[in-house]
Amino acid sequence: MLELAILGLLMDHDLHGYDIRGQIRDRLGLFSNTSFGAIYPALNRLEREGLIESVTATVTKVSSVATGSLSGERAAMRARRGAVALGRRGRKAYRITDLGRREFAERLSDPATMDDTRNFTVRMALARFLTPSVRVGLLEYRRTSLQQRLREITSTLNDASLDSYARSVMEHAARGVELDLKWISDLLARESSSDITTPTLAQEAN
Amino acid sequence: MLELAILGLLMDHDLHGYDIRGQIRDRLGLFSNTSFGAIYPALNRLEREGLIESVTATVTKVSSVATGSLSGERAAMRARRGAVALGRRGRKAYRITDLGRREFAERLSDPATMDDTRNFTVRMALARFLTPSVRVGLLEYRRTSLQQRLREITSTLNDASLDSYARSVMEHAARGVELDLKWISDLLARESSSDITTPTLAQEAN
DNA sequence: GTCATCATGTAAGCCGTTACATGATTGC
DNA sequence: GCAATCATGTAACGGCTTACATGATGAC
Repeated sequence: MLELAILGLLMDHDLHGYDIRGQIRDRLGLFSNTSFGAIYPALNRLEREGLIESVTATVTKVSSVATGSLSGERAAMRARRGAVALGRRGRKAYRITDLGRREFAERLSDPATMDDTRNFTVRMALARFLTPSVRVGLLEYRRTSLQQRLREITSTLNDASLDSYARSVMEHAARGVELDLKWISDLLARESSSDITTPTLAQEAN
Repeated sequence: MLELAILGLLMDHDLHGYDIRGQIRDRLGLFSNTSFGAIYPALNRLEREGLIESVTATVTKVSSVATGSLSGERAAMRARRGAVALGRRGRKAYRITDLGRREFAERLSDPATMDDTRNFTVRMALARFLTPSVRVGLLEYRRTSLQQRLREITSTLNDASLDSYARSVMEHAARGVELDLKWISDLLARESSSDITTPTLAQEAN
């Protein structure tokens, strides 16, 4: 999952490890920060497999340039210092390779471990890289498993004797699953409404 | 977390490992079944630590007795066979010890790792074993961390440039957190409304 | 008499975290 | 110049899953 997330983020920009952590949280919808102890080994693995490569020069961090209130001389010094630092121990940016792009496409479409909420969330955040039909397939698969889960929760609420706290937990779980299901419905509705923008047969019918 | 869940379930009844799996899902609100490869080692650990003990005789499974349509003779045979089987390899029920009860109370109140949704859910499902003040403390702590998370998501939605899928994921994440917060509010409201049943000062104020 | 389900257990491996160690850059 | 933040990495450990192995019980 981490590797998939990293590859997905690198599809857009080159990034270094430190930034990846933030983006996993901010763009992929995960609750807690992934630890560096997971990220750096993952990057090294991916590089060894040839799915990503390190590029030492290119990363110009947008946010730090935009300050604006420093002289041209100082900015130039900073740039020089930065370039030197990269050679020693500084930032190491990674870029996805062609092989990596292919591998990413495969892993993203792979329906394995889709029952897991985290996995599904990450895949949806990267769903623009999927073909419409695969996207719909993943959504429908998820919907089915959520519907089953909802049935299980409902029957537990009817059958089991639960104290007020345990009952509240299960009721809240049910509402959570219902919210998820509504989301899936919306996403599926959007998928089929965007089909209409390429109506080859609809016009012939008139 | 697993050990806490097991201890919590054993607070009510003796159970054997196979049943524990089902109850973790049905009574503690967790999405997926915990694997036996985790449960049995956990039971052995807890037994070694003296927090639970195995009782070979007592488990009469309610559901299988309730069938009703078998003669007394047959029921007796089944009971005899059952008792023998327990000695060989059969069911091994566990009972929580006094030490276990004390340990359970401590672990349940321990605020460590409360940011984790699973941990919080399990604790709330077992909240009736907490004192009101500890319960309120846990709820307020959780509320604070959810509020912060919501702020982070909101600012990401305002600042970051996200494609429609990534945006949808973040919006759904926000709705999920809002649902959680509403739940916490409800639970906290219930806590303070049950305070009113012991109003010592309110009457003096009149 | 055989198949599904109940029931217990072990071993290997995966995927992460926590703790530790180091160093560069920026703001004040 | 000093603290906060940015940035990279390793080692140990934790907690779970998967796969495997075994056997009992109940239903038909």
